[in-house]
Amino acid sequence: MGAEEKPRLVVVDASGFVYRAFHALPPLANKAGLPTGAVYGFVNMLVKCLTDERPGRLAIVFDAGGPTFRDEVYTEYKAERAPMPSDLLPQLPYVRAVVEALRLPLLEVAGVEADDVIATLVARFEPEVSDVLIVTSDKDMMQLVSPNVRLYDTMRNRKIGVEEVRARFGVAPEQVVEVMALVGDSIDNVPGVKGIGDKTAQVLIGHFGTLENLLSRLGEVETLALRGAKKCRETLARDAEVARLSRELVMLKRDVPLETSLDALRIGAPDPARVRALFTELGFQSLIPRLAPAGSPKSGTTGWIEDAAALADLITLAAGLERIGVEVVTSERNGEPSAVAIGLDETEACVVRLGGEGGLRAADLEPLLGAERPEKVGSDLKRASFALGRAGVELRGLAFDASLASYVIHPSRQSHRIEDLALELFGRSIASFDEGPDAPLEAAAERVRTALQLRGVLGEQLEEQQAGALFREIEMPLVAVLARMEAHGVGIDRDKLSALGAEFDGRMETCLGEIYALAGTEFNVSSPPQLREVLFDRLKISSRGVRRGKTGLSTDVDVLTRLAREHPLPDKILSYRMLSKLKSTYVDALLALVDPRTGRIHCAFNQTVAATGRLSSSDPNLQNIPIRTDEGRRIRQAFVPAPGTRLISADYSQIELRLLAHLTGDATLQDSFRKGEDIHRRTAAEVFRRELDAVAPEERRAAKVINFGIIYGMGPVRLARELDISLEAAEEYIRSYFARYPGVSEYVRSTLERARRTGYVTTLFGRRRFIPDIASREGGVRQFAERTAVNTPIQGSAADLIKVAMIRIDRELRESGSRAAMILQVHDELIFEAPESEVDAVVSLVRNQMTRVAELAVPLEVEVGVGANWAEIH
DNA sequence: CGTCGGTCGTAC
DNA sequence: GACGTACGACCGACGT
Repeated sequence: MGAEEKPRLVVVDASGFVYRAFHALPPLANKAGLPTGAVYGFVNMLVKCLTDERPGRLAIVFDAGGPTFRDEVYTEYKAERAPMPSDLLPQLPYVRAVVEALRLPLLEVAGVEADDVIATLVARFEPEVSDVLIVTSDKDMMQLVSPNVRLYDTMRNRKIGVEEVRARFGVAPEQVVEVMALVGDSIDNVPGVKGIGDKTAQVLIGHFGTLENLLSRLGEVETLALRGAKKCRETLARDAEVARLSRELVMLKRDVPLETSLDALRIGAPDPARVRALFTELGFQSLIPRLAPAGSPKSGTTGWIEDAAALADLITLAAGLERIGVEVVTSERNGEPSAVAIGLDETEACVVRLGGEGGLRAADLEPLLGAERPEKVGSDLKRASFALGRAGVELRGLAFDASLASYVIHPSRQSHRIEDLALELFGRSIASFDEGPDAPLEAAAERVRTALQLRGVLGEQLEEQQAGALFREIEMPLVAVLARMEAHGVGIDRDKLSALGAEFDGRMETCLGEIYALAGTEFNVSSPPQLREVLFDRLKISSRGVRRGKTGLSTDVDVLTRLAREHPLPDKILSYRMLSKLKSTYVDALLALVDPRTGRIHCAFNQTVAATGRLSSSDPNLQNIPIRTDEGRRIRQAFVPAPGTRLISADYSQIELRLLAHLTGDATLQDSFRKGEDIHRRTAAEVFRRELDAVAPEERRAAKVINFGIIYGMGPVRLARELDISLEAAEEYIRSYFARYPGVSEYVRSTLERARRTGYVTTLFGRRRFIPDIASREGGVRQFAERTAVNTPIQGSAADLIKVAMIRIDRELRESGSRAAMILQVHDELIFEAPESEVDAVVSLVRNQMTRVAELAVPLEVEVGVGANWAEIH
């Protein structure tokens, strides 16, 4: 065993590099419009350094930000520095993320500039290493150069040693500070001595060696071969203190307290999952193979279980584990389980075949699946719960759903399917569920293994984002609640709905006849291009002021309503449109989705779709059943409770505006809610400067539009259109609103500022949404992002609140042995089906839980309705 | 014959 | 001149 050769140390001035790269490199952006040029330059530099220089130790040093000792001794320090460019700011978190994903040693010290950290590193470790290379382009660093310490300007591909320093400053490296003390530095706003430049300073320090020596022997200055030597001596005498201050500013500190060791600066192996995820987001695909080569598929083993004895062994084994993976295979959509895959660890899984003559049954797995322990891990546990529920087994102990974790970490991702997560994070393809008749079983085994692997990676990311509590205490517990809601479904009066459909059909027929007569031709009324031709070409209705879409003139409801003043046809079109919408989107779709087994509709509540944290509903979507028009409400009449039960609706009153009051801290808004005022009326009183009881109905209506506009980030153009007022008037309304609600105004400002700085916004319970477009240079894209940034905390916090209420209500209903069930959620509203005898108890239970879900700066209010169909309960 | 973008309309 | 979040029907262009 020979003595280990001393390692080479490379130190990177990350903040300085990024700043420089940003200006030196062409602008670059990823798909989402996030500028990435500086990050790209940084990554390339790292790759080049690692491959060319082969450092044994590495330190990537960042500025921690905030004031430093230099600001204390000289308030003007760096005062002239321009603010960070808006395209650079959002890149900084990504630079840091790159370092973390590559597992490279990162250093930063609060209140200390990166330069001083670097100087300290050099001073401390120089004796222990073969040599030091400092990646920087800052000339201040030249004072650190020695025979063993060089600077590396990667952008010019130039290494700077003692000779190069001498060439630049004309003095030895240790005298660089003396020269700079005289010359100053305009970039950092270090004053120096006026009238002394590079040349003079070099001669002076060349002769005197140090600043102090020079100041103590000023008399000798005039003996030197200097032009204007007399003047020079006088300035030096006068500015001696400034020169000393400058020297102090320029001199790097080599004794910063640093909690590190040479050992801690070893280079770790990249985290392939994070590298993939991050580089994919940044659009650096080509770098992935170099930094995180695809691991060979973890060789998994799959056991097959087909008889009771083998199953008993599996259950004994699995029961002793802390956690197992669970995946359920069904032979048809929403069918009963045909197999269950149980993952034992990241590489081993068993598939239990179910059904068949004398075969195993789902119930045989109950001891394992129905117990809280071991914890269950999977990738779509709601689906698993739902499928097992059909077979009479309740899946308990749901602890980690990989898709849900992915959603909490990055809710705007297009897909959270485990196949896509495996590909992105592990570079590994796994079979989808629906590939071939025999594939599913092996695929199920692969999925549980993958889910168990993802638990490690995604669990870490959740903690980093401080989203662990949101995940464990809200999203995971909600899974079972939603599964129960879906299983319970909602009752439908099919006869009523069919009769409604027939009526709509008849009226559409009549309508169509009138339309063809008025148009003088038959055409497809549902085709916007054909309709456009009839209206504007054939009938020559004036198209002046009609909005244009991508393909031509618009024919939407606003346009047709206006056109109805000039011609009888548009009104008929509107009637036809309404009927056709109701018939196809609601009557037909709802009837088609009534489950023949239950006679009810079981929609899906999707927990990983909406980027704000809301749920969504599909197959069918029960969150957009009409309510605003009489005709539409008739659809709701077909949603009915089972015999002997009633429907109960409980909805939060103005929850988003209340959250706006809470989040903004606006005194007026909060005061209004505390007093229980009509919030729109109050807004009208503020904006139009009226007494509360002097507000006209029209003013209240306008205020209502403004209130919603605030939540959605409405611009003056849209407000003007909505209220049919001039652009100037709309602008004035908005100005007036922000003047009367300064808390709201400040909130919008600070939210945008934070979004720009961090790249994301958060909700009440710490849900995070990344807004990369906030840094886009394209005005339209950026403004969209800004509206999103303002809206998401409000909409998302409302989603957080109702989710918590759902979990508590579900628990209390179950614990109390109630036969009532929560069956629907429509963003701010919950619908229950309760036996007649339980109605009063359920109403008060629900109201209590919803009201007390969180202690906000304003009260939460809940409106409750009870009835015999969904139209009656509002 | 599917896919996909565009337009429209429903909800909160 | 686009006000946030969804789902979905229909049309028509396009590729198989």
